[in-house]
Amino acid sequence: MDSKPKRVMAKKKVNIKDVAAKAGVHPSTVSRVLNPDTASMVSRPVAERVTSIASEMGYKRSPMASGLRTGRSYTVGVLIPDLTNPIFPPIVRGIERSLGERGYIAILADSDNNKKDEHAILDSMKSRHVDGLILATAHRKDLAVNTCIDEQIPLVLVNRSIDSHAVTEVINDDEKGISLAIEHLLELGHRSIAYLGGPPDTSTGRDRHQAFKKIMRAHGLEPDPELIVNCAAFTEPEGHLGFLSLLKKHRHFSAVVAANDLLALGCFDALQESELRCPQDISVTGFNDTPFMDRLSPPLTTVQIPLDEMGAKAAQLLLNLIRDPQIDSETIKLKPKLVVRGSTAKPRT
Amino acid sequence: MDSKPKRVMAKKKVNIKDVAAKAGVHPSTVSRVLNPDTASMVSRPVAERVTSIASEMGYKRSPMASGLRTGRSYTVGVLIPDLTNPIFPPIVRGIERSLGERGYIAILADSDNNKKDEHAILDSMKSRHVDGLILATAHRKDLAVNTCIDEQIPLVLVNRSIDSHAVTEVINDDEKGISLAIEHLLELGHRSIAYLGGPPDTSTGRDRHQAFKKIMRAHGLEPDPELIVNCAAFTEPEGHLGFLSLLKKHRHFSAVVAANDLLALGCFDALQESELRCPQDISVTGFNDTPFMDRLSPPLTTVQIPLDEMGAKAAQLLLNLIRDPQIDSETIKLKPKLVVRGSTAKPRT
DNA sequence: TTGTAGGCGTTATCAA
DNA sequence: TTGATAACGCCTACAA
Repeated sequence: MDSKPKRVMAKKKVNIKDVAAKAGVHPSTVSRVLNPDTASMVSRPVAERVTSIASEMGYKRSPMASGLRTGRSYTVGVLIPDLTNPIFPPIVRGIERSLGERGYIAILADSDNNKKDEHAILDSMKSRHVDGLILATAHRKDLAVNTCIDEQIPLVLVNRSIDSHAVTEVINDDEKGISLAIEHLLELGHRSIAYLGGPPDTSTGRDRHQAFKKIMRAHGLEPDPELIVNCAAFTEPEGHLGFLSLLKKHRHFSAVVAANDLLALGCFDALQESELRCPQDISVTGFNDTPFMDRLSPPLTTVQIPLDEMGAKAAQLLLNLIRDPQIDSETIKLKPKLVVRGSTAKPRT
Repeated sequence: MDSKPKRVMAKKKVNIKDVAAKAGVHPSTVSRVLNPDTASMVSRPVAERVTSIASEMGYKRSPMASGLRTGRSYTVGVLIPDLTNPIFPPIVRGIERSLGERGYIAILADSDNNKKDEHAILDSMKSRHVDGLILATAHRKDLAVNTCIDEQIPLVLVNRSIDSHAVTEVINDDEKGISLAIEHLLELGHRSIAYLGGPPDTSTGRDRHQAFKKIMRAHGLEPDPELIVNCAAFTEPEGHLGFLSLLKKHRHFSAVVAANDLLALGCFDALQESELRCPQDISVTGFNDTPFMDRLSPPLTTVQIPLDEMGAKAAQLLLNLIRDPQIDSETIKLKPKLVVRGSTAKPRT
């Protein structure tokens, strides 16, 4: 009469009380046993019995309940500007692997490059009590990032940094990357090298641009402003437009350093349209080495970035930060390398 | 004296009690106002006042607390076999967009094609009280899926189905896709067409294989078992091996239908190695139309699948299922279309 | 070393 | 229509 009929065998969720009852101890004891930080407080035999009974009963701690009590969720928010941009899947993968190893899980969202959505998403994540945040969306001056700093929520930036560097960041060594590209072209004999950059309000846009000028000068070549174009976005159409505007200036350059692979693709489009051949007429280098760049026609010479590692490292730093929020912020720069393929060759004599 | 000094202005989280106090009502009233299902129970003027005060104070309901009470988390688990496989980012994006519109959020995990990890991840998601699950990892007979069914957790499968079709599934119409590829090749004049398939323990592997045989017969061509090879995985190396094994049989086929784009890429590798040209010597078709397939050399003729839509639809069905678990399961098949590019041409005469 | 009691923020249920 | 109360499952001072 007091056993309600269930449709299926409804394995009732076992909670901490059930375990305590079966083990003949108080729920708080069970709690202590199962919590690594407090496990030492309880005697060896009791601890062992509780542990074995708990696993035997299939007990799982309820993160919601414990989170409500402790303010922790063992959950991390990951915000990406656009998951279909091929640099992000490897980063996300690295993040997840690293997080999973320590019992954390990722809430993933895609801001679609939209600042308004971004705030809404961050609010939603915060209201879910994420223990920390990994953002790949940062601009050089970024309100959302500053808000998180004010709120003292553990935070790590990947791929892009902010000007103040007031946060932990895991980024690429862009100066090194650009120098690899330029030096490769110089070795091939190029002297008139154009630069197709990204949006100046992102660190990757700005840093690569600065690096281009700096490295050129270091090699005794004064960069010609007419041979530098910064695109409004890191996309193929923008690269296309940017390259056309370079061409329009009627300059005789023999090579282009593009600030990412998609911009380089845009160059390919524009070259074809202009009946120029790559690499015979103009050499092109990319940046990132996203998937399939080795299969283009011609295969793209590009700067390879350890994306997986970038994600993994970011997750790791975030977990440290969650453990100890007092840790100083640092900017980690990963080393890129050059992958030489078919889109670069000696210039026409 | 009773105001503790805080390092920074610590915007104390405002909770339902604060709102109630300021509005001069009981917390339950606030709860009712803010909950769409119960909002009708409260009088218009009170509701309006509460609403405005709540938003003015920046009140956000705590999903953890409300989840603890209601058993809901407004969170959905999404399990993907490998995020770096280019078909998944668009699917995930579709899922997230659809989820976000209804206040849900996705916990994403990557099983890395590993059944053991998969179980651990699912446990972790369940312990976080996800309200439902979207799985892209299903095999035709899938223990993990069956477990979820037993546990009566709302569940939707994407991209792949299970043999019993006992669950809601959003998949591609593979028979249609394969028929588009075959008919295109037939129109070009091919008669001897090989098939390079995927693992038979996945629905996509099996269905496309069956479809190949069926459609060939429907056109009066008995499929030659020697011209059919099923690969162990949907990967480029497997496609490479598979194609070589087709070649080894010394059959004179003029075209290959590959069961996905990565297998088709493997064909390209093997063709090059064998000094055969595509499409002059052998035409190749792919499946999925993942990014950059239009930029290969030659650009790949392939079957295009609405991946975004697949994800969005799955999320939508899952939310319906969460709302009403009694809804019957259904299998939704999305219509693919053929994208003709440079990897297919008339056979040599 | 273990038990007790109170509360994290909400909402379901019952009473008014 | 609104208010009071208890409970969701867990953790943590504090007491024993």
